[in-house]
Amino acid sequence: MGKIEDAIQQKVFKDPYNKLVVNLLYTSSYLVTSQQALFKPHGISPEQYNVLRILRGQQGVPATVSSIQDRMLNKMSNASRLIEKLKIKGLVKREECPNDRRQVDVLITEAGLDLLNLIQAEVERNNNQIIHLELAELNLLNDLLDKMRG
Amino acid sequence: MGKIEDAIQQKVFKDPYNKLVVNLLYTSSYLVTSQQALFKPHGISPEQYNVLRILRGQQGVPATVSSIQDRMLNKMSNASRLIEKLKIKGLVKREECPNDRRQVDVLITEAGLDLLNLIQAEVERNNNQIIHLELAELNLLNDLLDKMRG
DNA sequence: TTAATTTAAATGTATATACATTAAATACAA
DNA sequence: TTGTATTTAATGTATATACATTTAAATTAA
Repeated sequence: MGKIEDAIQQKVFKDPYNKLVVNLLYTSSYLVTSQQALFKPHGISPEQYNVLRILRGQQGVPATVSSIQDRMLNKMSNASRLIEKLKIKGLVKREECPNDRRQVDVLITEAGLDLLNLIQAEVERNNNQIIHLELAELNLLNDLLDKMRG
Repeated sequence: MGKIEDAIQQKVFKDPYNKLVVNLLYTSSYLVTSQQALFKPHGISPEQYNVLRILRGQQGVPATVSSIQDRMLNKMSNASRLIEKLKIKGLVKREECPNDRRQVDVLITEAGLDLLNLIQAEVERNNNQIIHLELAELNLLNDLLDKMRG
């Protein structure tokens, strides 16, 4: 059993809110650590992977830097520099936005799509290995997280 | 409703595993952002706060750097340097471990305890504000996270 | 129109993190 | 004992993040 009390060797929590905060942060680190190991051979970070997926979801429609920023999982990360890193790797391309020259259109390249396809099977296998839940529990957990944030 | 689909503007997920990963990472960022804002006026980070709580939980018994590392929420963070930062702020003290001179005993100071007490009420109020769940749901969510990690 | 305001992205900079390496002490085997 | 391996913490270093500032373009007001 993976009880949080055992994982971080803390017997007692102030209240269940506090326990939940600790449990969520610990679980997030558990996921990120696993993702980092998975993505590392492919030369990208979890947040870079996330941005590539956002761009793939656009199905050819360009996304501006700020629209990507809004949809990133970590709101504090610097979309501009992250996209620059992806561009250096040839996974995205940047184009001047014709109707507003302040904005920059970002698109995923063929190489970016290829990388996502390559990684996808690994991600699915990994998710199955590290998430020990039935479908009903997965749905319940998703709903509770949504409700939690209000 | 705070559905993850709306929060990151993604209508459809590959499968519920994938949705859960995204939902957990997003929720973690939601919590950390809130914690950072809360702790910032007090000059500490969320992980520094966590280490102070670990040390308070020791009730005067010293903890070694590696035992703190093991119990940190983010396993990758550098306990040695983090403790150095807390020491500079006068919140912890380091002592040579008498029976094993490789190890370093770390203890929370009075100033560290005072800071925790000062912050505690703020943290509890904040948790109540940002976690929109009943007690039964809190317990269920904690149990699902524990089960998820296996 | 000009001038002020707002917006989008990039950049500067200090700190934090990821990860490898080092240095010192201890444990263990030959 | 001596030499090897292991353990603990610190340090080196490259990259990432947090956050403020800057630059350029578009919007709005005078």
